[in-house]
Amino acid sequence: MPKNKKPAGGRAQNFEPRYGNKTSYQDLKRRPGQASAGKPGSKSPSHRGFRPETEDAGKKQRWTAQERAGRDEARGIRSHTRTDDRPARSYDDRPARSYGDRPARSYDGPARGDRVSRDDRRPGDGRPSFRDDRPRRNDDRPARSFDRPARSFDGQRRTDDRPARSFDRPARSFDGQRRTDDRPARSYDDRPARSFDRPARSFDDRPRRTGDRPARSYDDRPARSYDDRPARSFDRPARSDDRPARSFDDRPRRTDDRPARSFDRPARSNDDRPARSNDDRPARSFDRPARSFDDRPRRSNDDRPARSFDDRPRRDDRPARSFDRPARSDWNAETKSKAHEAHVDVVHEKLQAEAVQAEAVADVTFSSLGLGDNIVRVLADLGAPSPFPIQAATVAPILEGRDVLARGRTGSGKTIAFGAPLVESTLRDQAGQRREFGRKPKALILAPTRELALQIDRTIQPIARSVGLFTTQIYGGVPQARQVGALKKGVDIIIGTPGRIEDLVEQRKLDLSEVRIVVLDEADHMSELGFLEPMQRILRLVQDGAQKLLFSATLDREVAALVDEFLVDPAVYEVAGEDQDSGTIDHRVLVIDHRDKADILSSLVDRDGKTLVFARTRAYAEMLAEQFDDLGINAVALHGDLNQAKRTRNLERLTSGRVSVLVATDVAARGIHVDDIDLVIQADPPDEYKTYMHRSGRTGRAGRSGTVVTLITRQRRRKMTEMLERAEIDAPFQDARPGDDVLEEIAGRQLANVDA
DNA sequence: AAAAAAG
Repeated sequence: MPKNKKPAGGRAQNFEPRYGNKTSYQDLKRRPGQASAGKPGSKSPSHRGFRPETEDAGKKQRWTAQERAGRDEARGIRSHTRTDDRPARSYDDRPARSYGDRPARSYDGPARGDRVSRDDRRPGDGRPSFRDDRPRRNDDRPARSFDRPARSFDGQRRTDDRPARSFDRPARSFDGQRRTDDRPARSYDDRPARSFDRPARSFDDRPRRTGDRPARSYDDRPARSYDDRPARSFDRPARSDDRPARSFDDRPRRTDDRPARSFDRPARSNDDRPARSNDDRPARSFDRPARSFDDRPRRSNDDRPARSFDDRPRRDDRPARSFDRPARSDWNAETKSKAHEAHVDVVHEKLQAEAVQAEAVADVTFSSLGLGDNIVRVLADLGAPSPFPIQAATVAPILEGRDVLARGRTGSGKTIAFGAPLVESTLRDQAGQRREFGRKPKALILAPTRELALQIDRTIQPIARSVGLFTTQIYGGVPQARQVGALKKGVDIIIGTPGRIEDLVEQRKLDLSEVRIVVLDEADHMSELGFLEPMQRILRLVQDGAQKLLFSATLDREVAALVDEFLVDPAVYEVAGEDQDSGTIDHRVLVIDHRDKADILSSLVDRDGKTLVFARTRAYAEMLAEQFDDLGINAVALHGDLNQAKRTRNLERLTSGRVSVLVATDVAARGIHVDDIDLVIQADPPDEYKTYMHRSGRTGRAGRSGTVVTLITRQRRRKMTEMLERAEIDAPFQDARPGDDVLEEIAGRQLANVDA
């Protein structure tokens, strides 16, 4: 983790004293190590020299060994917070719980200790993070408020439960009896258990349902998990072998079919399918209606073990695939390295889609699309009184139960486009049923980054809650306990990232077998090398015949691997005339000398509006953030070397306006919505045109204007030109050197300049 | 190179 150490030390520079804004970067760079005792910076967050150092230092001192006892509790609270529920509660509970439990729980010590250390380590800072945590916690609070909207829903329940809870706890700690009753069994589950307790507790229902839980969870889980698992795990290996191979083979071949298919789509009505199905999917098209039960089961049973043989007759592709299988791993490795070394910008054929005319849906309402009143009301509250074109296009087919592929340019409202109908149809499926404790999730939304998962939940949760459905986020980088607690309680909709979801499935804490709708946001990205196989594994776990929805601004045939295996006769939509260049974004390319890069970047970033800077590597993102910060420009970084708390916090800092510059890797390229970013700077040009489109899509959202400037060196011009062509974007190239007017202009400082 | 589980 050498990388982590660097930021730890380096980041501290942000808290180092500043000796005036004019100090050169180099000067400041040397100082940090020694100057940690320097004089504090401005206390005003809005001030350039703002330095929350006092807070930092103070915290450290405050945490005596003795007080370490409260640490875990506090940390637990932090995680609650993050997930958004608990701020209020956390304050109430903590004292009681932590002091009450401690003694009794002494045996917990080790486990807790583990958690702590894990927690600390994860931050990526290693040891220092331990201390960093505290400040972080403080910093998180604001973040809480950030999430709070969703929380408001909990509020009620919470109010109810809290008292109850607090009663529980004391009791528990003293008795050990109750605990003995409940726990023994439970504790085994949870070893995780204890940690489970805490989180669970945080869930208000606990007390109430304490009775139910043990029984239920025992009944269901063991049985279920044993049944499924063996089978599943058994299948999986086989499947995983098939799949990759298959997908590989298929793509080329199906590439031929597809276009045809997609053409049919519009006319899809009835004529086409038969025809198509003869070519491609004889079996499938028939099953389709019944697919929910007929098709899939067959697939799942036949395929996995025997698939390679069985399918062949049925599907032309399969046989070939299975033959190739051995080679598949080679292919993977080979492709991977190739893509790596050469940074191949693979251009996948654009999927043919049924183009929705924006005008045609101008007077459509959410109600008329089939959404219920509660949902429509919440949508209005969310700022969507009437549907955007992509929403008007996809809501109805999703409610019909069709598999849907949708392409809508960045910022066009895709989250609601799948989220609202997903909630509606989940609701319909459950109509009349009681929401049982420990019920299994019915819908799953997958995103490539944690931040995106969080953001999606912020949109979906209010919609879901308005009809009495519950969501939870399942993503890595945070303690599992709270997530597991939510699952035990029962959740209807899961929003998360693949890693933690698979992790919990393997731990049998998450059962996807009743999931009837799956959404892949940024689906093309989720079909890329590192994501494809996890996605395939996850998709195999959901209910047979589950509806699949694939969304992305750059939806292309890269998703074929998933579509071919998991989707049945999907409808494909896009909005006519909505390519990326039709928006409100001004694209610029600056051709610079490499040695001027730092200066030029500093100059561009020194401005009033919110600026998002993209760097290719984590280290460079970190370095740039330091560089800007050292110059007195408040900047923070966002990349995978930061622990999740910092990631969340730093993004929130930009959102809230506490900083105006965020330097990020491509973790922030897709989906992240910050309202008023008006300048995106690509410190390193992207390698892929799709990346260009997504990065630039962080500005100019929902009709706003924005500027995207890409810095390249002379040698890069040609490649850049090609990329822009692929992205179908027009951008003037311009030579630039430090001090040039163009920098002022792009930064939006021309007026100031004129005045001067 | 980045992201996604931990460790």
